[in-house]
Amino acid sequence: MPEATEAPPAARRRAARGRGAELRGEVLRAAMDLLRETGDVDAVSVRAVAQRVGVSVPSIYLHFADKATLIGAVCEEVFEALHLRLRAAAQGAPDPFEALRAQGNAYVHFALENPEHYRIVMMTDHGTAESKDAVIAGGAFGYLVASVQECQVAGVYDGDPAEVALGLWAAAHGVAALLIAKPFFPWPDVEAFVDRTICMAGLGLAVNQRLPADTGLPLAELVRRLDLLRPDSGA
Amino acid sequence: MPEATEAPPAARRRAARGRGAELRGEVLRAAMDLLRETGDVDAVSVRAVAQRVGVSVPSIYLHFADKATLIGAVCEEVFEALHLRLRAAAQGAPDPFEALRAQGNAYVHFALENPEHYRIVMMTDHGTAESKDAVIAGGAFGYLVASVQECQVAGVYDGDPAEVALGLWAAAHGVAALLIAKPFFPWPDVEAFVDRTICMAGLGLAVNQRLPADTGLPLAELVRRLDLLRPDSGA
DNA sequence: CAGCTTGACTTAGCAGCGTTACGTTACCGC
DNA sequence: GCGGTAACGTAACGCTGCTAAGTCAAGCTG
Repeated sequence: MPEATEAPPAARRRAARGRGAELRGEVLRAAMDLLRETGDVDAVSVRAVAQRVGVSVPSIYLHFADKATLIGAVCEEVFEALHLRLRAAAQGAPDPFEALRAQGNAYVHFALENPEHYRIVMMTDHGTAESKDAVIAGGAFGYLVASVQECQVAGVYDGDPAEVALGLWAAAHGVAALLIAKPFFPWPDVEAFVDRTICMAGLGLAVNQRLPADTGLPLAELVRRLDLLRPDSGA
Repeated sequence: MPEATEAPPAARRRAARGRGAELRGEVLRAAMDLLRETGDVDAVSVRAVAQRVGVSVPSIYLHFADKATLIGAVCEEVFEALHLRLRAAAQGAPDPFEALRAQGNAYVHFALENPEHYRIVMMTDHGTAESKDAVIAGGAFGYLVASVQECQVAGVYDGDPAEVALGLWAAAHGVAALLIAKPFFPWPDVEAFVDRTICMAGLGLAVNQRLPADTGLPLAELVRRLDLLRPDSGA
């Protein structure tokens, strides 16, 4: 079976003199649709994209240096929505800590809704520290650090906000990556599992800063202190 | 440049009548070395493996159904060491909680020492729930659950040990996967970052079970409770 | 020892991939 | 109308995973 959906040659007329860049948009759109439909980067071949647009293969290379650049552009497009999702999630939260929690959940759910895009951007090492990494670092991660700082003024955290943000990021990425890469694993209820892991990270980082730093406590003393948190101990 | 290291045809003599399976071992070894040297699955082509062994390409398929099976066998071989690493790490710990911490660190460091193998096994979705997933589920993860149970009798955790184990796994995988996929990110000191994240998860799960479950506390009350953990509050 | 079976392996090739050198077409200003 | 050039197509290279069909020799059998 050569093609899943046999696209007709899609009678395309040559673009006008200055409008050569219009093809770029069509190619980008076709690649986006193809990635969405197949959910597999390998299925988005340059030939498949070209056929869907109704153009010859080399024409793709007039607007994208190589396939990686094309896929990168597709993912950048999708990941721009992440920043908005995080901001919206934080908006409706009653306090900075709950805002952080909501952001973590939003992050993971975004990943689960765009699994292949998330895998391409976050679960592969595309050569040097470039475009897609910069999007993460400059956009979503920067916003995450800012949210941590708001928690600091509320007294939840102290120290370097970036370090706290990295811990939260690791936890959120861990759940997302596992759920995406191992869909056949007998996961518990996803929504609950995700939220529990996010809370684990948020609370764990706060606790970590309130206990003697590097060397561990004796086990009995640790458990005694933790039991101070129990509802009955607090009331 | 066709080859990085031009392997000579490696004068190989046809195996004797019943010894056909010897080639399997040689192919496996060659694929292992090649993956180690290049650190890239795509560089381990069937042709490259065949040339290194000194055999024709189709001979590979006499012992491995396809390339994925070959790579899978290579990774299984490597991942068998993980179970030993975890057991050894837990051995030297003073108490079950520190054992869990040591195991988490060992897990991540194993991943960082075998980045491409870890990526293949843990960061890709190889079709159905099969071989490599089974190794994880039956081996290392089962052992992790057992370690959590030892922490339960010590009073650190309660509830379903598998759920606690999943949280720890997610955190460990998160650090490992991020460090592997984004090596150019400005990470802090890796050793410290890893241990901090492991502790975050271990403590966070314990705290999560000691606070009112699903709905969050008011922020002020949460911070008040957490501050009970401070060294001065305990002494 | 001859002959045949059968396991071990090779030769040749398919279909598809990303990528590129080069040729062609058609628009637009002059 | 005409030429320059932007926009695109043709053809091909080298690579990939994979396979049908053929060759070769070891070892059992008569």
